[in-house]
Amino acid sequence: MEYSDHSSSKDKGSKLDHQAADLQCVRKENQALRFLLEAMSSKYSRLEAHLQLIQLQLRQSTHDHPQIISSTTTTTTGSGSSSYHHDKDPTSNKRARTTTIDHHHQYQFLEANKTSQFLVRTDSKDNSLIVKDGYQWRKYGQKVTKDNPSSPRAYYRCSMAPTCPVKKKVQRCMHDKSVLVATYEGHHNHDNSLVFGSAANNDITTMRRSTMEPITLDLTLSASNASQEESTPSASSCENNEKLQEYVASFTKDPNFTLALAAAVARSIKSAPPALNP
DNA sequence: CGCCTTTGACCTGCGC
DNA sequence: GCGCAGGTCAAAGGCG
Repeated sequence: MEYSDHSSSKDKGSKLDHQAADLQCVRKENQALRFLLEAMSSKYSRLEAHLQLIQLQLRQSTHDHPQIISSTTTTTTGSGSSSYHHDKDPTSNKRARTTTIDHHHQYQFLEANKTSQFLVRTDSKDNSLIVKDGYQWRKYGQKVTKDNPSSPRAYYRCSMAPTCPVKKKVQRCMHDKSVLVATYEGHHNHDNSLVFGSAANNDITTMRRSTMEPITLDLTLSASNASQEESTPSASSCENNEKLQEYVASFTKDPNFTLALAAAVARSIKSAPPALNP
């Protein structure tokens, strides 16, 4: 009996050691994610400032070249030929006067009301129009549109705050039923840590118009990876930090990658245990 | 019971 | 002025 008690205490000790090691791995992972998140936040701020500058320039150029600002993009859904906002007359329609900021990107911004568009890849068998983006939405309407009669467009309002003005339209891509096109209008007037739209089950991907090739990010720093890192001396954490910074620097040079990265970071954070969420 | 979805009706702006 | 199309409203019903 004594022997068994002794062995069980040994087991407990080893279990504790194992748990401590796991905890350390998770802490490392959490630190890395925080670092990435901070980098993303700063990059996002810079991009937003840059965007405002571009919009200002566009407005100024409107006086000289009115057609530029009123031209409607029909580039939205990745295939390059589909027409989510498909206006017969770009200059006259009240609804979708969009301006393309970046031709390699899916984000578009309304001239009057800031609007962003996300492409969400879902299971092609999944017929729901639900985009899990970290916010709560209340559906207030659904409409079959002329452009895409096979899949109705759903209208949502943010229900996290009664006064939140944000609206969302979700419709399946005409050419690729597995892709949802989510259009967000307005700004949330309440707090939510997941701004970019973290996909819990869906993969938010940015897609290159030219190739339709999705860029899917997996930022999971798995435990196996962490355990591999443990084989390296812990004294090299500074070096790892520098490497990490180099990684982040290379990531943040590409705005397209940055936005996709943000979605993946948010997804990764959301899927982490509650104790790890900052 | 509260929240959400569904769905038909209604409203609004635009083109002809 | 009329018709069309997108967007919104609101009653009814479902669900946890």
